[in-house]
Amino acid sequence: MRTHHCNELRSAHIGETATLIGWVNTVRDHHGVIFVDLRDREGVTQVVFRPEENAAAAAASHKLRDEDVVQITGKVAKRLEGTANDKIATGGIEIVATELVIVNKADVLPFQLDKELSNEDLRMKYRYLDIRRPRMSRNLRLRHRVTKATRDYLDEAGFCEIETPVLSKSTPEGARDFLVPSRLQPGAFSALPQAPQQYTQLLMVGGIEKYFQIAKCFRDEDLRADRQPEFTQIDIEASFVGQEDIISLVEGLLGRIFKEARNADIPQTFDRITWREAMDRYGSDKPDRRFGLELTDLADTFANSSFKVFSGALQSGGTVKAINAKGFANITTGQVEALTQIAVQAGAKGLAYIQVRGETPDTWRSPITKFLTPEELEALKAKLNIETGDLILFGAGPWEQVCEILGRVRLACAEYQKLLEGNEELNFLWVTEFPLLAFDDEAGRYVAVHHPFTRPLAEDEAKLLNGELSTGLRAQAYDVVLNGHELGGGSIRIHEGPLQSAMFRALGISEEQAAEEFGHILDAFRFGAPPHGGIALGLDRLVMLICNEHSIREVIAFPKNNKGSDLMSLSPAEVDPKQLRDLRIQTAKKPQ
RNA sequence: GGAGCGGUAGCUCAGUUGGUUAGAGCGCUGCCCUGUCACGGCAGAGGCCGCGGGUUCGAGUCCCGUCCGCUCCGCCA
Repeated sequence: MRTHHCNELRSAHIGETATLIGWVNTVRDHHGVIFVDLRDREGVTQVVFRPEENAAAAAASHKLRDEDVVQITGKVAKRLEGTANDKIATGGIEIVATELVIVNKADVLPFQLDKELSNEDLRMKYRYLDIRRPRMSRNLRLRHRVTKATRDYLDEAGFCEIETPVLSKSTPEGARDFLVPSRLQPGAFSALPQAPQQYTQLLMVGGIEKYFQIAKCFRDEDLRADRQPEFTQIDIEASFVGQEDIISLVEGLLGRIFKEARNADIPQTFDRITWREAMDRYGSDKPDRRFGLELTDLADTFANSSFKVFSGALQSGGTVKAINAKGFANITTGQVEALTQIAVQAGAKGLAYIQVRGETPDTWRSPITKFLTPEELEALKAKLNIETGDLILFGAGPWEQVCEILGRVRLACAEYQKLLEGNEELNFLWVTEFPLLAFDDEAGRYVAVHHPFTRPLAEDEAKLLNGELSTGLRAQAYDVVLNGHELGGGSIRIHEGPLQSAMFRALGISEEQAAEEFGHILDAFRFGAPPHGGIALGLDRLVMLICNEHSIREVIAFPKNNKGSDLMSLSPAEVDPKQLRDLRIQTAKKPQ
């Protein structure tokens, strides 16, 4: 078989006999002399066929087509003077073929591997060919570097990789489950795990102390560029730790990953801000801090304004905020409309703005300046550092909503202004002190912001126990953010029965229901559960960012399309009626 | 569930205010070529313009519907 791969032979090998095997990358047939670029996963080596070396092989080489698998034996030779190719690492040499074995002919491919391909259907249908392309091959091998670095780092830190069940119990909280019907117990169902988290807590009760898993997780929700129904998490849980321990562990882990996968040195510690500050300044719980455009609070300026949109919002307990998009006064009408639409989608009634055309307010273009007093305009100018050419965008209303609206407007402005073009920065950030509870208007009750096992901040613990509920309660929950993407999130967990019961009560889960759904957890907490906490990092997103890709599909070997289908194997699909009979499932006809 | 963008040759795309026989590059097939590396040259094949309906003398182009893909919102503890 092969003696070398296709990115191995150099001038030092000249004179040796070598056997290579791989795919025909290109054929350049000059009739008398034929060049074949032979490719394997490592690279490309030029092979030259000459009739005088082996007439039969040279004759056969005329028939070679792209992507045939061939084995070639020949002498490594220095290329003729002036014909070296410095674009490839093997460009100084070539193989003068004395033997050609056509291992497997290839049909004409449905697309060219060396050209960009925009037809996603076709890529997915022939994913095995797509993977042959350098981009996908590089991404998948880089993904391996990341999981390898993860395992090495966590192993060295004393963590133990343990598999948790894929067939597990469906839980009502959280995302929609993928259900698996039980044959042995007709009418009963398992679910595929949305996260291993409940089992990992039980591993802590089991005394494992340091656990991790590179775990497949499943959520039956709509897809996005960064969301697939099955995805992978780096799941970590540890006992006798606090938030600081998890944070420094993850900082070290990401340092190792970026070093080994991308040879990048990232900060040893990341900046931290609280959730409240993140919302207040950036209008997002995963702020992209590679650019400014921060939100400025204008409560002082408009508390008593005669402009009711602003003063009314403040008087009813809300807020008024603005961002100054420096130098964006030349925004197009279409962009104003688009920004307004973004704001409205986020719950705004409209989007007030000022296009700053000159020094003095009379030169400003705006639908609202006519309602503002000269003093208010002066105060604005000072507070927002307004200069000619700026664009000011306002939000007024309930605090969290205003933050979210301007947060989205902020991102859109950055995109329009191309603030991130060519930016190679890796901006890591911890967001801490997430709220413990959010109020779900539809359900008419509180829901867990993270999950129902999240521990409140020590100073808010008594309130939870006493049932003094509010969205102001904070959790020992933290997210790690990279360039505006949530890389992962975790929390210190509740490990005592009474506190856990209080949490269930807060969420409107009855004692009976808690016993039924989570009885095993409450049981476990009775037998000496250690304090513990953990985090889960989204592996697909992490690798996507390391690969500079814009969709996690580019770093998953066989992903699903927008409708959740595998276009290669055509799954999901109808099944044999016998299988359904075994499962006591009566109908599975697609609604038409 | 909603919004936006797209669907023309195997692939990537162009196609003007509706107007003869729908184009280009790459790929493919055949022939020529002994130093190319995006080889070159000559010739050729290849189209339900996503699908259905409508307007019109005439539709790739306009209108309605529908399917598919992508992106976003909702949703994703």
